[in-house]
Amino acid sequence: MKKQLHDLVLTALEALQKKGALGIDAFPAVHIEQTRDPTHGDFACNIAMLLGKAAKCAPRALAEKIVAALPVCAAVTKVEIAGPGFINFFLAADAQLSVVQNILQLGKDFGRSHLGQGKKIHIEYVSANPTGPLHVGHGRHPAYGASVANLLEAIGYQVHREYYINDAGRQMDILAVSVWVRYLQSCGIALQFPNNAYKGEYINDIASQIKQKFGTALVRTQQQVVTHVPDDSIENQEAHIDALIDNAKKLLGADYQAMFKIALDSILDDIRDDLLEYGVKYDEWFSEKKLIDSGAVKHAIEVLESKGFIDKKEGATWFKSTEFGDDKDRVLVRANGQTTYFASDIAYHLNKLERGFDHIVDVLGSDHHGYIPRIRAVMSALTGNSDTLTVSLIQFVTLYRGEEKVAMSTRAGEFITLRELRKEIGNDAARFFYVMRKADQHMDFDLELAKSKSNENPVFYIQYAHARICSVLRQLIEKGFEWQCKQGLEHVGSLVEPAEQQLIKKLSQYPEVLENAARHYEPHLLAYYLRELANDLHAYYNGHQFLVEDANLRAARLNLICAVKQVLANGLSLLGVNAPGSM
RNA sequence: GCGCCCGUAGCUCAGCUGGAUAGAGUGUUGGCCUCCGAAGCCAAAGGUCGUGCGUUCGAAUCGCACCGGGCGCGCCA
Repeated sequence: MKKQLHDLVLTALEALQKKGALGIDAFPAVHIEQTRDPTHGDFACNIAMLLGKAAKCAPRALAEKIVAALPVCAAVTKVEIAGPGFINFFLAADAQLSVVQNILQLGKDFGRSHLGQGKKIHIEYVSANPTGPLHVGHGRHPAYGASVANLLEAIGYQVHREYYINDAGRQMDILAVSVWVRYLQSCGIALQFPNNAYKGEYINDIASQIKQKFGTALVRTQQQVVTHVPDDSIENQEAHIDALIDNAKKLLGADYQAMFKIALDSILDDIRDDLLEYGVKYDEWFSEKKLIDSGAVKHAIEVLESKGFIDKKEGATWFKSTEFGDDKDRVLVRANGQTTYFASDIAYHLNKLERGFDHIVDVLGSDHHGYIPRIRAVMSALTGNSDTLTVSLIQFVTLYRGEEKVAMSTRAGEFITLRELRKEIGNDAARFFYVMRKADQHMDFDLELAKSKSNENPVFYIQYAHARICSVLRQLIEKGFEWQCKQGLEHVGSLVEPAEQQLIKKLSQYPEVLENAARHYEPHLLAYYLRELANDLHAYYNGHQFLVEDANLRAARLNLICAVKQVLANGLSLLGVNAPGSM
C-alpha cells in the first residue's frame, strides 16, 4: 500500500516537473508514512513541505498542485491537505482486507522477502573466550546475533553464522595452568592457587578428567613447579602466572598440549551444548589456532604489504591504520617476533573476504568500540571501502539481585551461568528479554524479578495471545463447528468493528517491521511490534465473541485470529521463542 | 587529557532515522468474568524529552557548548 501511494505521488511529481510547474531539476525521495492520528487519514506525505523552498512556492499551494496531478486510484477514497502542508490519504475500508487472505495463504512465509537478493552475509557473534562456561553477561550476544541472523535470512540474504574460537592466546595457557595446578593439588602437591588463574568449580572438573586420563603422569614436585617463579603478590601476579606457564610447558612437553586440548574441548563442548539448548545455531566454529597454523597471518601481512600499508620501524611491523582515520598505527609483529591479536584478527577478516562474502557483520561487546576504527581501517585497506563491514555493539547487562548489583568475574569464578538462568526463567523468557532492548543500550537485569515473577515478562503476554487463539480453535471443534476458511474470505468485509480494523492494520505492517528490523540490525523493533499485536488481539478477544451463531461472521473472525496466530508465530520464531498452543 | 555511547513518566524502556497533541510496560487509583483462558481488557493520574544556544515551515531526533553517567585509549587478548 505504501509503495502504491509512493508511486502515485512520484507520478504526480514527474508530471508537474514535465510541465515545468515545479521549477526545479530534482526532488528528494518521496516518503510515505503511516499516520498516528486517524483524523489524519491512513497515510501521509510530507513532500510538499520539503519542496516548498526549492520550488519557491508555499507548501500548501504546492500540495494542492500535487494533489491535482495525482492519478486516480481505487483504494484511495479521499485526499486532504492538512497542517503546514501534509498530504493525507484516506483509504477505502476494504483496501487492506486482502492481508488476511495473504497471511493465510503464505503461512510461514508471510513477511519474508527477497530484498537481500541472495547476497552472502557472514555474521559472527558470541565468540566468547573458551576459558569457562557462558554466564548471564554473555546471554545477550547469542540472543541478539541469532535473531539478527534470522531477520537477515528472512529478507532474503544467504546467512553464514560463525563462532570464532579464541584458542590461541595467553588466556588459554592460563586456563591450562589453572587446570594443572588443581590437578597437582588433588594429587597431594602443596601449591598455592595463583591469584590470576581461573577459580571456577569447572576447573576442578576438568582436573579430575585429566587425572582419569593421565593418572599421576603429569605430577611434578612442588620444587619443580615453582622454580624461578616470582611470588604471587599484586605487582608480580602477571609474571607469576607467566612463569608457571613456562615451567608447565617445559616440564610436561607434549603432554602439555594434550592437557590443553582436553581443557579446551571440555569447555567448548559445554558452550556448544549450552547455545544449542538456547536455540542458537552456527554454521561453523572457526579456530583461531588453525587459522594461524595455516599461515594466514603471514599471508595477510603480505597482502597489506603489497598494497603499501605496512611499515617497519622500532624493530616491529606496523599496519598504517592512520591512513584510514585511526589515531595511530598498530603493531602486527612485535619486536620479539610474536604476532599480535590484531594481526590474527586481520587474517581472520581477510579470510572472511576470501571466502566470498558480500557483507560481514561483527557482533562485539561495547567495550571493544575502541577497536572498531582499526578493523574498519583494515577493511578499507583490503576492499577499498569500509561499508562491507557492519559492527554491532552490545552493551553490558548490569545484573541486580533486587536492589543490589551483582559483581561478575570469570576469573574469580563468581558468576551465574547462562545455563542456570535458562533453567530458572526458561529459554523463551531469556531469549526475549535479552532482545527486547536496543542492543547498544545499557540494560538492567533483575535476577530476582526474572526468576521469581517471570509472569511479568512480556514474552508470556505474547505467548498467551497465541495460546488463546489455539484455545478458541479447540473450542470450535468442541462446539461441533468447523473452520470455513473460504467462507471467511468471502465475508471478510463483515470485519467492521474498530478492533478488527485495528488488527488488520497492524497485521499489514508486519512485513515492513521485519524489513526495518533486519535492515537496521534491530530485533527489538520486532519484539515491540509483537507486543502491540498481542495487545490488539487481547483487546479484540475481550470485546468480541468469535464463535458466534452467524456462520459467515464466525468464519471471517476465525480467519482474522488465525492470521494473527500465524504472524505471532512467525515473529516469535525469528526471535527464537516458542509459540505454544497452551500454557 | 582525547575518542565513542548514553541522559525521555516514580522505575525499566520505545519513539518508524526531521513531522501534526512525545508513547508502552511496571507501579498507583478506579471500573470489567451467568460470555471462546482475568497470565486478560478499559479508564484516570503521572513530562521544562539533562541544561543552554543554533540550523528551519517544524527538533526528543541534526550541530555546537556545558552538566551528569558508562566505556575505550598497550609491541594485552
